[in-house]
Amino acid sequence: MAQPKYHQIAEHLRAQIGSGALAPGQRLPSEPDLAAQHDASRNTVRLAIALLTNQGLVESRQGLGTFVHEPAKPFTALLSRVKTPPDEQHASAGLPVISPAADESEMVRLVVETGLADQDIADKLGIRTGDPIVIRHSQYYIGDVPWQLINSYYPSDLAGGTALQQAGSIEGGSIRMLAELGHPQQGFVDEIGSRMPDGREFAFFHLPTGTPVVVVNRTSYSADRPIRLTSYVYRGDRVRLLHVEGTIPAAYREV
Amino acid sequence: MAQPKYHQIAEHLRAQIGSGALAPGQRLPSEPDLAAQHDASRNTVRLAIALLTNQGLVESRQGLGTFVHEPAKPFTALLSRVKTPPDEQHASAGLPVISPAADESEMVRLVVETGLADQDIADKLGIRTGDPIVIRHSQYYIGDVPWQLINSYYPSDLAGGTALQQAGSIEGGSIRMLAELGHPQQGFVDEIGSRMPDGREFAFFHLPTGTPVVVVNRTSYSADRPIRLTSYVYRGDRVRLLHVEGTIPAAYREV
DNA sequence: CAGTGGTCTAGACCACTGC
DNA sequence: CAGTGGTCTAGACCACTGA
Repeated sequence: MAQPKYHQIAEHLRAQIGSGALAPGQRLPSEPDLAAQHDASRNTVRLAIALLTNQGLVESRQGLGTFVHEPAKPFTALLSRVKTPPDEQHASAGLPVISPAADESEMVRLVVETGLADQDIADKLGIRTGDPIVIRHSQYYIGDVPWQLINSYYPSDLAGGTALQQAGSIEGGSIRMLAELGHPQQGFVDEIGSRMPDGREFAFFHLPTGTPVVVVNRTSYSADRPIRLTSYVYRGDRVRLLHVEGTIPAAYREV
Repeated sequence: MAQPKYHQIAEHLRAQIGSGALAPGQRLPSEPDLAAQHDASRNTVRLAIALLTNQGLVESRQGLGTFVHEPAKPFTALLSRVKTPPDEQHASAGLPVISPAADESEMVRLVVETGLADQDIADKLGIRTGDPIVIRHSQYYIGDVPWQLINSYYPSDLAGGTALQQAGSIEGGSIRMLAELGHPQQGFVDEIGSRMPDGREFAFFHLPTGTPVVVVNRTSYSADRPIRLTSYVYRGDRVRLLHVEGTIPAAYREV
């Protein structure tokens, strides 16, 4: 046997999906049917389906069947601020969404707490491990689609005792609030990565197994020190981050 | 039974990994041992391990055992060119690597072919679906670590008959070559996303299951048209993309 | 060689869905 | 209700590793 049987079954199904014989949204043959077709046990068929599931190709729903995954149309978010002046940005809404037709994202939950910086956060905020910080967690939807999780970390000596430590959204955004506190943002550094979701992310995004998340860690600086660390978390298959540099011919802008 | 047994077993192992009772690199108890401990069948234990594997927490090796995944130390690559003037960039080496200690990446394989643009490529290159294009695939290592896959697409009316259509690396980089051909780059747009790897990526990166890839699609423009589309593919757990904007206090640069 | 994970079977019962 | 996937068992044999 050159390839294990469950790989062969997966390959057979993958081919049908690729060729369009099984279109997005369509139901696969049932597990007993596939077992009969390939002269295999049902468990072997399930192994094959697990392969496809973990590649994000299909999705099973109990009582209904296994379906070819419908590719999500991603939203595009901007890393740079060149196209959206800070004043026009929605308060605390995270990276500006430019397409499709930027419906404003809506915050549905906000948790504020205080804690101690772990090493990673301390390094980025330029404080010591164990120093107190203010943490703001929030969740955003676009319409009824879960859009992003935002976790912001502030050094307590900046945010302690201010509105940042109160639950409730910040009028005009936390960057403006920090500016009013005497710490205007002069620049930021984004660190972009990808990983598999943890349990909290899995639940919030209703993730099918086999879908990674994209994380943008943005460290904001005033003229002399870091003032905020914000982590934006997105579904990998629903976000495209855009970064523009130099001059783009007019005909190709806003693609 | 509140939770399925294999979730409970996975949870038990996850807790031990999180608490450090099972340190990175350490071997888990064998499947028969775990089965006995939890009064479960070996298949149920394997389901639990599959959960952890798909989250990138553990990795199994036949004949040896199942091991807690050692977190890879990611390389950091720059999206912007502010820190590295084009002249200092290594030819065709992709996004500049700035840490750890930028060893130059090394190209080991290059395939050049011609093909027809599919809709996505045609849209981005501003040509029509089915128009001829020149495609250059290459693979890069840093030391003996697989680092990136690069796929570049050029409209044939720009690249046809030039050195870009020959196998062999381009002295000074393809952007310089395009400039000499009368199409100097004036700007570019990066579109960054993440997904699960395909078979080719899986093999090249020696990916454990449960590791996504990060894709940067960079469309380069001259003053009046797109001149190149390049897709950079990285292991999600080995890359951090850096994007800098505004002014960063001197003490925090090059972190 | 003994011990590990990899593949596979043939069943069983449960939980959920739509009719 | 019948049909779907979800969970679980108790075995079997194979392929690989290190001693």
